[in-house]
Order: sequence, then structure tokens, then C-alpha cells
Amino acid sequence: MMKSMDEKKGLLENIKAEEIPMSNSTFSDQIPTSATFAAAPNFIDIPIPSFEGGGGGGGGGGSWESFGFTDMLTNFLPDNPFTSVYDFVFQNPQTNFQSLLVRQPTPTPPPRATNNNDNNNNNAPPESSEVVNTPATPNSSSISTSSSEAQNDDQQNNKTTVDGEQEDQDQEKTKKQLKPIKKNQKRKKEPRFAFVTKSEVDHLDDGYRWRKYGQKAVKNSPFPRSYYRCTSPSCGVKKRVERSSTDPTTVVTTYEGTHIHPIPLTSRGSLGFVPETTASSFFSGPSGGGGGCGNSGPSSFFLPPMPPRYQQQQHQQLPFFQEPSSASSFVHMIQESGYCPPPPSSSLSSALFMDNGLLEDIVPSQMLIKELKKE
DNA sequence: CGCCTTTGACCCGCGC
DNA sequence: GCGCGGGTCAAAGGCG
Repeated sequence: MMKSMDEKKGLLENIKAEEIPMSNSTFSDQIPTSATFAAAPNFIDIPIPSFEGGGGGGGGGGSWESFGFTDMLTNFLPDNPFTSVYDFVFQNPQTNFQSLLVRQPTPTPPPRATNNNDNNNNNAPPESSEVVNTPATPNSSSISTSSSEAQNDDQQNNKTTVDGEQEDQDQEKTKKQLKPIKKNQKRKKEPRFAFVTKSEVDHLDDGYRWRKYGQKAVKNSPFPRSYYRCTSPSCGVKKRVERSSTDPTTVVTTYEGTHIHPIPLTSRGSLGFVPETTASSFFSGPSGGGGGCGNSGPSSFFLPPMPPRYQQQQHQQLPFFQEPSSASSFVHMIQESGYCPPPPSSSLSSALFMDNGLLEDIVPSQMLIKELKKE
């Protein structure tokens, strides 16, 4: 971690020294011609569990039916040598990108107690180290979704509730245990998924509700990094938002974890647009035929972080998914893999998604072909 | 009143 | 052991 950080640091410094004209080539009214996507070399093959009742999917789901978005990204691009957004961006200064997706392993932050409790349900994704680097196979979706976090939590709950007389002592024990647990949890890997977006707005509206829980100054960057957590009680997804120091017009959004709930209908902004039928068709799996997804995938699946919908403030900027040239590849990938993207949260993005394939621009078709050949 | 942001303090891992 | 930097917590305050 630190090593990679240092590498990144070095890259940053090198870039500053070399003045890579990345931003100049893509900024302003110049529309990037391609979006770029990368994944970490030491990616995490986390099998996405079939969530509650998730055994159902069968159908023509294909071999990746249980994959989440981030997992697909990783598994489609396992050879990518970059370990971070910065790595990729800075090592590809010539790339005209409007959107950049990166997956990298990260230590799992210690979830709050409430999250632990909530994660005890079967919907909790296997974001523990137990499944890290587990080969992603069609059967891998059945790998236990129980995390060590939940187990620890259960153990603690038993200690503090079963034996009432020792409650105080147990509480002390629990307190004492919290630290080592935290320590262990911190080491766990969680799928991380990042993309770069040109935007004047730092916090892009991606359809989910986020609560900001922290902000830190970033070294070598004049822009702070903001930390957001999904407000859904059962969802521990986090995201970090920071503005690129080398190109202040780009925002690096890093998602950590995967949503296990539909896009909230009542969130702020334009989220209320999400038609429930659409949402359910996307999120409920085969029962609804998967919405636009022809196959019958898992009955439920990870809800991947989606490229942000462009808010009103961003309308002067062209959404990166409007670029139609590389359109078919990613949508094709999604369909092949049995993955159904979450519903666009607005009629605008919905139209874009359906008509132009919003996600297509994220993954160059060459990458898809490359990975398909490997398979 | 509920939800959210802000912000300083704190924790943790890592390198030296 | 110490310092640094990333990440998180939680109290306080703002806003609709």
C-alpha cells in the first residue's frame, strides 16, 4: 500500500516535472474520443454472491451472471498494469479520456457497529479478505457471503447478551476486542472502483444517497478529498471524491464496495425520477426478465457504482457516455455476462443509456475482445 | 426535526 | 519509536 502510494507519489512528482499535457488535450470544448478503463493487476476476484434468494438466476446468464460491475471490470481487464487512477492517467498522458475506470484493492475500513449488524443479513457482499483472489467462476457466486466482520459481530453479540451477569465484563472485552478487530478489518480488501470525470462539480450525482463523513487535504494536491458513505443502513459503500491536481477540471471518484440496494427513489436531486418498475426490473433479477437484459441472471446482484449522472450544472459538459463510437462493447459485455446495470436515475440518462449505451464508453472494445479471447 | 456538511481529533499502517 | 499520510469518527451547526 504504502509502496504503491510512494509509487504514485513518484508519478505525481514526475508528472509535475514533465508537465504532461493531459488536461490541455482534453479539456474544455474538446470532446474526448474515447474513455479509458483500467484495472489493477493484483485485482480482487471477488465472486459476487447471489443475494437472498439469489440462486434463481439460471437462464442464459452466461458464466458471469453473478458478477458485479466492478468484478466484471476487473475480470475483463486483469492484465492492466495500473494500480490506480493516477497510475493509469499519469502513465497514459496521451489518452484522451473523459471517463476512466480503475479497480484496485483496498483495505476494508472497519464498518460501524450498525453496519456490522446490518451486514449480518444475507445481502451483505463478501467484502472480506476471505474471498479475495478467489477464482471467479460461475460457481463462485455460491461462496459463502458471511464475512469475518459479521462473525466477529455475532461473537460479540453473544458475549454481551447471553450471559447477563458478565455483561459489564463482556462489554469491556468487547471494547478491547474492537481494536484488534478493526485492525484486522482494515487489512481486508474491498473492491474499489474509480473513474475520472470532467466536471465542475465534485460530488457527482450517481443516483445514490451519500453522506459526507470526512474531508482530508491531499498531499501534492491543492484540492481536498471528500469521503462519502452510502446512507442506506444496510449498505456500506463508500466513495471518495477528489479533484485531480494535474487537471482541476477532472474529478476522481472512487467507489469502495458495492450497493446492495436499489437506487433510492426519494433521494435528493432528481432521483425521484426512477420509476419503480424500472428499478425493480433491474434490481430484482430474473423475475422481471432483467429489464433490458435479455438473459435471466441472478435473482439479485451487486449494484455497481455507476458513472455519475450529469446534473444540471454539468450540462455544459458532454457526458462521457454520450460518445457513441465505442458503444456496443460494454453493453455487450454486460449482456454477455448476465449483468444488468442499475437503472439510470433520470429520463435523460435513461435515454442515453438505452440509446447510446452509457457504459460502453467506459470500456474500450479492444479490452473486451482481449478478455473474451482469454476466456 | 431529520438529514446533511463541516471540521478537528483520533486511529492505523507504513517507512525510516 | 517517531513522523507522516490516509482514513474515520463524532460533535456541532446549517438547511429545508
